Amino acid sequence: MDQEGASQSPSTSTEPVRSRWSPKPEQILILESIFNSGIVNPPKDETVRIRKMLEKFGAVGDANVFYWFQNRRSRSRRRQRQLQAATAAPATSGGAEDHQHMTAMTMHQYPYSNSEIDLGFGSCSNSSSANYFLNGTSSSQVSSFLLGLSSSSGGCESNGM
Amino acid sequence: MDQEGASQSPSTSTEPVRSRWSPKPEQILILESIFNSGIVNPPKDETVRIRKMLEKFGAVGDANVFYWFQNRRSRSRRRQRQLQAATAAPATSGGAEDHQHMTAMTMHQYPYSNSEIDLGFGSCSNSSSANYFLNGTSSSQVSSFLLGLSSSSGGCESNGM
DNA sequence: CTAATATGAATGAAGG
DNA sequence: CCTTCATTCATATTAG
Repeated sequence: MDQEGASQSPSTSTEPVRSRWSPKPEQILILESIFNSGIVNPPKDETVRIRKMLEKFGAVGDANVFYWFQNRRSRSRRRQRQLQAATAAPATSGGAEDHQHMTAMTMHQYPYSNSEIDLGFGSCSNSSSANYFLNGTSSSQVSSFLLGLSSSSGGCESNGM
Repeated sequence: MDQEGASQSPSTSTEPVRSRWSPKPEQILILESIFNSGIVNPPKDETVRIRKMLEKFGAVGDANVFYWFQNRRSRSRRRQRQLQAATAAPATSGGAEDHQHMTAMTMHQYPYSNSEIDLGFGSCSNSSSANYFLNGTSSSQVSSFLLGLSSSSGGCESNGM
């Protein structure tokens, strides 16, 4: 059965190691057609519809569809710019990192001296984010800090539903 | 000035000139810890403090911290929603499944945790299924769809690939 | 088997 | 807060 685009090793488990989605020719054609039809940024409505359509040809998720369109857009634009690259000063254009426009922000939340620290959300992933491996350089300092604030951390809601 | 975040060799002048700030493992750990501790929306006061702490491990600005928390919040909320939706939905089985709320616009983002110890590629599989350009499998369906939307095709993109 | 390329996916930054 | 762009990473595929 054509479960995913990537046929790895359909042996033991039914989980083909969901690596990254591999759009099939048919799916690509559809996506390209839509893109070329003028739909470069399909709204949710359209995205779902497209996903449904693509699903018939192969497993695909809304995220995949959105990612596809997003990447497509970026690539197209970048390609155009790269091609058009000319008469432009290669100067670094200055890297002003001081765009802190944090005027007042909405930092009027959760009172520290109150019991409103009840987070509804909170990822249960601590060592996620990246595949970095502490080098032990200054990890000691981090550890110290962590040991100091280790307390609530009850953000992990294993919502069993 | 440029406040590059990724500073591999502070002495060497061969800085890869990172456009955007790349939080280091230690910084990420601290940020995540704070977030998980209940501080999901630190006020300016706290933001500055955090920045100070992070600065010791690498160049970082208040804006970076603010952005980080902002993105983190959105990501968490999205993940929670996606998780809830996925719990009930057996899913379309396949690649990524991200059902964002997408009110009426578009969706984005897709959190994923990859903690796999991969030794790199190493697949000795030489015979690949290969993807022929439409084998005529279900192209009929695709054609139907294409016939439905074929029109002006305002695609102003010369894709040569 | 290693290198380069293509593309999907993740994250930071900015706009609304 | 939500949406979107831009940059970067990771992996799959193809070439050498």
